[in-house]
Amino acid sequence: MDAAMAQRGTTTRGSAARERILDAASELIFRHGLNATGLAEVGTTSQTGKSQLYHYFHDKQDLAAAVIARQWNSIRESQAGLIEGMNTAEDLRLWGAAAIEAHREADIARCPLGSLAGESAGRDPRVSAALAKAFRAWHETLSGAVRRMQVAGEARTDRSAEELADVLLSAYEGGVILSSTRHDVAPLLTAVEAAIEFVTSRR
Amino acid sequence: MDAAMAQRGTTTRGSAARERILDAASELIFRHGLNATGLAEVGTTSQTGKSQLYHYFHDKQDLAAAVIARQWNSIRESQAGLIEGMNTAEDLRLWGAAAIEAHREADIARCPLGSLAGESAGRDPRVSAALAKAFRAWHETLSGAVRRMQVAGEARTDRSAEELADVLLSAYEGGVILSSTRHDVAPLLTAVEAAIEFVTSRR
DNA sequence: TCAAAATTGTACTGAACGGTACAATAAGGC
DNA sequence: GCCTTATTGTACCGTTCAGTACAATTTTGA
Repeated sequence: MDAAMAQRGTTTRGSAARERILDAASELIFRHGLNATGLAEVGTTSQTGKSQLYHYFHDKQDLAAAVIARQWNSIRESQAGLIEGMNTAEDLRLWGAAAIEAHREADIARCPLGSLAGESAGRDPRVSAALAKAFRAWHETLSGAVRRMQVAGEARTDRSAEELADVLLSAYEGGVILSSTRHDVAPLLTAVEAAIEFVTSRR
Repeated sequence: MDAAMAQRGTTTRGSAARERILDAASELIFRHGLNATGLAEVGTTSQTGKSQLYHYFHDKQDLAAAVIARQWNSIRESQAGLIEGMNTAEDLRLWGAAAIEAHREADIARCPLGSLAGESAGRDPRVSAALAKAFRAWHETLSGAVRRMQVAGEARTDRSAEELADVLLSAYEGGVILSSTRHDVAPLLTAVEAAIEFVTSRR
């Protein structure tokens, strides 16, 4: 029994099923959106059924909230190496390049968090809360990196690190939207590069 | 009979009904999103019924496409005065301030086009096509303004007017997303101000 | 081994929604 | 007035989907 996931009244087989559900739901929701993803589909894809689904999640909102948390974990892990040691402008450029490359590879213009934000913004309180939390965490992580750059003299200091992180995140999310409507990564590239240049320009 | 809307086989009463449907659908879709807006609801809100709806629109996608065109017209009209004569950095700042003020007043962080882009990106081809068209038009309008600013020496010229328009639009759309998750206009303000500063900085 | 608890399969319910059928009514043109 | 066309009301259909009921089965722990 894995002690880490040993929760009151849940076995390894159980949490394995839970994981499969979460995997399938994350992938399906990312690809087709929240509304377009049916729970039956999640069941078949994850080789489970609705009874498992409702055994481990209270309802669809609960599942969605868990998916959001998982997506943020994905983002964090994939960017951890790039963000943790971020100190220079070059590091930030590497981060931007990696983010864009991920989209180019997947050939899909969608942010696993941003698209959900557009889909269920305001409506659906539990989903909104989960999204707010994920974005807050993302923003804090980026702010920390920008602050280190500021200390190192690699980022402008006429704006707070929090504001500069907003600039970066906005450019990324907005760039994704433009790229999705235009079916072309170019606007995402342009927006992120511009934001990075803005953040790293001396003032 | 209004000659402007006199189309083959449709009377003034008919186009009035069509307008009411479009009004109601635009408002409902803007507030609640596309799939959360039922056609029955559109019918009751517009004081019509499904028979009218299907008389003037082929199906829900068709209605959505018409709504998108209408929203773009709204945006164009509300920004026309600010964009048409745009020549200086100050003009661009006024544009940004107006865009943000609209959100502050409405107390709602959503772009009538951007939220739809997030909701039905990729899926639903007719909606995507309508969105692509609207965003293209918006982008062209902004590009034109930026180009005039470049000629007047009020915008940087190390990037094309098209790229700078992408920077502005991305900042706006991304800022709206951040603002909606954070329930605060601040990130939108920060993002748009930064984009404007980027565009108008001399190089 | 054996009872309790956790896990899974299957079948179902009720509601919402997009879309259709069809008849009734209003308006316009001659 | 009358015929044609446009417009509107009402009732309905088929499907999809979130959520439930409940029994069967596996696993756990003593």
